[in-house]
Amino acid sequence: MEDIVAKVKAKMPSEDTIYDLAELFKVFGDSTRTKILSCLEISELCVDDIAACLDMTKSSVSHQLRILRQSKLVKARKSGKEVFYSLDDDHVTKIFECGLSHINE
Amino acid sequence: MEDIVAKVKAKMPSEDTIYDLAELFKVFGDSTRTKILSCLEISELCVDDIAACLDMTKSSVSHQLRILRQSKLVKARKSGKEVFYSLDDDHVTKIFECGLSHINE
DNA sequence: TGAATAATTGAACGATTGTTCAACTGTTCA
DNA sequence: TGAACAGTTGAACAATCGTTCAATTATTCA
Repeated sequence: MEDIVAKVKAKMPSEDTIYDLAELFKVFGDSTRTKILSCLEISELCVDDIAACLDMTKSSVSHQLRILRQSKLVKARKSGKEVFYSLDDDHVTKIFECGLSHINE
Repeated sequence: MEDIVAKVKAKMPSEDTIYDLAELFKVFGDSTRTKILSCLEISELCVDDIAACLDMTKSSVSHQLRILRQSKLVKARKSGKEVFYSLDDDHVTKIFECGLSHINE
């Protein structure tokens, strides 16, 4: 008899890798954050403009920007009173495309 | 003055597209489901074996398999008393790779 | 048929999550 | 300096989520 379970367990990625992967996708798994990333794919924007694009409060957007910053998906650039955000990762666009090709089927 | 907000709003993907995208990534955003997908990348497996690979209860795994089925990420094949699951989408591997290339940086 | 096995299901629970609200920090400029 | 503006933060709340448990369905085989 072949022990398929032992074989699969040996081949699986490490617990840590899977955890990190899930944490990353969790960030993409909220439509507010996905909208923010979509905006920033088009242009660098300040917090007020992001909130206007999303029809949401500045506070709510700011909370989500913190999460995106922590995940190193966006970066901030301060200019006077304003903070401009932009994408910090080339993979964002690629990950979006991968997701879209599953949806459009 | 250029109305950057209007410009970005016009270029953004539709509300529906963004919602669907976030819903898909939400499925990947749980490590139990990510583990299940990792197992199935290696081999087709029945529910008991998946549970053994994950050191989790059959019930918990079954609940998550339902979500993966609904998202069309896995498919089920019944054989006697057992139900064998396998990946239902070529994009799973690609999406994993995209995620990993962000993490390994 | 009936015991054993594989899987699914629904309710319940605690834990996590996203938004709101109000307070706060920091910068500009009159 | 001090009013106005941009952004951040923390607490609180409802809503959502994943696991557990017990019950149920469906299949096999003695």
